[in-house]
Amino acid sequence: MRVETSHTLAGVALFECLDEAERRRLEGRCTWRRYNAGETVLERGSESQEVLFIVTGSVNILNISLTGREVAYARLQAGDCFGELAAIDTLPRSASVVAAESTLAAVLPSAQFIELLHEQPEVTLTLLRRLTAMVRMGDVRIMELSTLAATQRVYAELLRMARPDVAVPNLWVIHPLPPLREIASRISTTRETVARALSQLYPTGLVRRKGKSLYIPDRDKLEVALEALQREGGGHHHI
Amino acid sequence: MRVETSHTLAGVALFECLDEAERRRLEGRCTWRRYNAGETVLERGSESQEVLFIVTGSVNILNISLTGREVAYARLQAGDCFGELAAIDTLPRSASVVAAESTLAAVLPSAQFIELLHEQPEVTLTLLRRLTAMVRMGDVRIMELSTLAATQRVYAELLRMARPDVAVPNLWVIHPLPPLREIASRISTTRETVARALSQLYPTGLVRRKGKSLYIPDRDKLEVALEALQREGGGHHHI
DNA sequence: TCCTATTTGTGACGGCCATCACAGAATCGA
DNA sequence: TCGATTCTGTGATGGCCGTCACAAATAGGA
Repeated sequence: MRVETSHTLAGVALFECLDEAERRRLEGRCTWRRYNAGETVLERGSESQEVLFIVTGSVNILNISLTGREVAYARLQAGDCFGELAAIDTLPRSASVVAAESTLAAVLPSAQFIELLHEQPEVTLTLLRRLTAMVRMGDVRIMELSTLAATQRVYAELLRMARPDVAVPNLWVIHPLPPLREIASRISTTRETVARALSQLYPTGLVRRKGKSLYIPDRDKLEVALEALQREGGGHHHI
Repeated sequence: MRVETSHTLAGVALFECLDEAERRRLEGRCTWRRYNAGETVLERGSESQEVLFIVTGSVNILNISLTGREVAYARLQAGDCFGELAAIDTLPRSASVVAAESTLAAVLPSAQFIELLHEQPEVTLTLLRRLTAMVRMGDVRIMELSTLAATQRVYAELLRMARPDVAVPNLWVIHPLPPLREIASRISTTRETVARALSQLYPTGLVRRKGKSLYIPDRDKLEVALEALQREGGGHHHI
């Protein structure tokens, strides 16, 4: 029995369209790396161009500003890939990547990746859809940063994070609720502002917190509350 | 002689890799539309999925917030294409497009576009690079919105808009300088703030305005001034 | 279990900048 | 040439929220 039977690309979304033989061939061309939680996987500005695939674990895509502030772009999980931008355009890394937990990743050299794109049009089209989704998400975020005040962005982020409860219909849950600091970095504000937004929200009953779970009993009402803030705006400020 | 000899895709960057026969075939599948300045080409949220190519003229990609604020994403010119996102993922339009001047565009149905991607891998790879550039630009903008104060974003946008002067070496120019309102919408602030930033900049000699041109005698110094603002930050505020 | 590190809640303060207002300049048609 | 529209500059005002500070709560190890 092998030491690591988990060295497989079977769960990688980008390769779903490949048959097993092709997948095996790719696996042979990958190197495999394990990262501890908090370890830096890629550094913004560096010149490497490998593409990485998360086999197990998860990573945060983020940047740190000159003043030390953290801006989070995305959280990727098993099956996701990253590092494809530099492989495609050969420019320096646009963001840093930090392991959020112990993570096993497959590392494919950029030349192999480009070759794959030439040989497997289906992979290229899947990648195209992925990049399209990234562009759209970026546009949404720019729009939110430009037009919503910090408190409203908190509401919006809660709505985004919420998932339908497995048991109770119409109940939405965020579980586990990440540290407020992390939420703050996703919407470019401070943990204090997130805390205050929640404190303001609890009395209304729109959200309820129990341990590491945040419950949203009526998603529509929360959406309405967000739009209401939008219209009145408190009267002033923020574009 | 034909009425419009300019009905050609020859200048479209995405099709540079195609031979003339293939290009002609594509031209036959396009319909051609002319838009007046200010006319809406695409509406955010609409369900159309054609891909458009600018033959002559230029367009603004933008969105309007609920409160009527304009957020500009990009300005596209002859040779550029837009509308590809919806064609790729069949989702509603992510942004509106407005003609900035009288514009002639070739319109390709999404089915033909997808077929093209399957038949011409080179086109697909070019598109991949284009999307990659869009993702990177979005990331930069998110970072700026998250970490720079409005005044600093004005400096950064000036640096971005500047082009080397054709005559004098080391002189950079912005020509024509667009209305401040337009600059403001690109960096999500108000025209007043842009005006104040410029007024603050003129006395330093870092920029000089003459008619519709803005001159930047020493680009490096302006960059340093931006970074200086960054560090001291005036002491407070903005993430 | 206790002890420590992390997370969370909240008050006080102050600066940035959106907003409003208006005057002067520049641009454009007719 | 002259109105009308758009653009630009600047002052005054006020509120959002980033920053600092500190206490309480929670989580995690040994």
